[in-house]
Amino acid sequence: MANFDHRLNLAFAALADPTRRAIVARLCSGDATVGELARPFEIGLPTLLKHIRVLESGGLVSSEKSGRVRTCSLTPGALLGADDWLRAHIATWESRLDRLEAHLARKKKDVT
Amino acid sequence: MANFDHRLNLAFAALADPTRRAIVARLCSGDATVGELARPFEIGLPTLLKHIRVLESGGLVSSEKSGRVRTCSLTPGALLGADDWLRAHIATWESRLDRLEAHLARKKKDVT
DNA sequence: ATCAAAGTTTGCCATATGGCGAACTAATTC
DNA sequence: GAATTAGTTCGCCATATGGCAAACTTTGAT
Repeated sequence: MANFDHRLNLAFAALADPTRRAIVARLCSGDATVGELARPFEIGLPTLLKHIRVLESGGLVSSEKSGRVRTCSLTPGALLGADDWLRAHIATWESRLDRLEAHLARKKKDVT
Repeated sequence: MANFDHRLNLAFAALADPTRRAIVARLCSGDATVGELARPFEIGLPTLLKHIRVLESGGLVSSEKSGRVRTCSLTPGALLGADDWLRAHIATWESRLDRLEAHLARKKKDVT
């Protein structure tokens, strides 16, 4: 429970940065090396590496080094977890709206 | 574009804190005052107020003061925006998986 | 008029974040 | 084996975050 919480903390925090979201977006369409990930952005390798570590600690990305090249891939679990949280709460909100609407409709009927 | 990005930054950042997620969860089932929101948590009012400001700047919550009471309500737009981003990228990931699978299936057929 | 209630502002702290350049390591390539 | 490439680590910085206590400001109640 506090565990899920913590995973969500890290996942949402990881997604709160545009560079990291771009990395996730890039990895959605296929694995990439650190260098390939760095190229489109105007940031240094050390900084990008930090981002990757943040993404890894958030469970969004995993990477493995073979030779001198590190290849990163998307781990969809955390994305799904974050999405689950959002959808559950959006659903709660909407069902509450529905009840409210029904309530108003009933009231209107009473008055009319 | 950079605008959407910024909104997403703030929304995801707002969701990266468990106290704030709990506030959002609470507000899903109805409006609440600052005091009501603070009660379940073991944090001071000033801290809670900061959280509310973060949620407001992320577009997740809006609040209005009448008399000496400030009432907070959920603004679902930012939740939906974050959810849209997640779902779009999950979809991209899955369609890529599908293509990969199809590719493998084709290959297997060729070999067999 | 006074007192209590509900926020709010103001400082203050410790920690974390995103960025950099410089130096270092380990694998290829020539 | 020398040079290059691809990461990596190491300080260092400025800013932001989450927390608190204390003082202040309205409003509402008596």
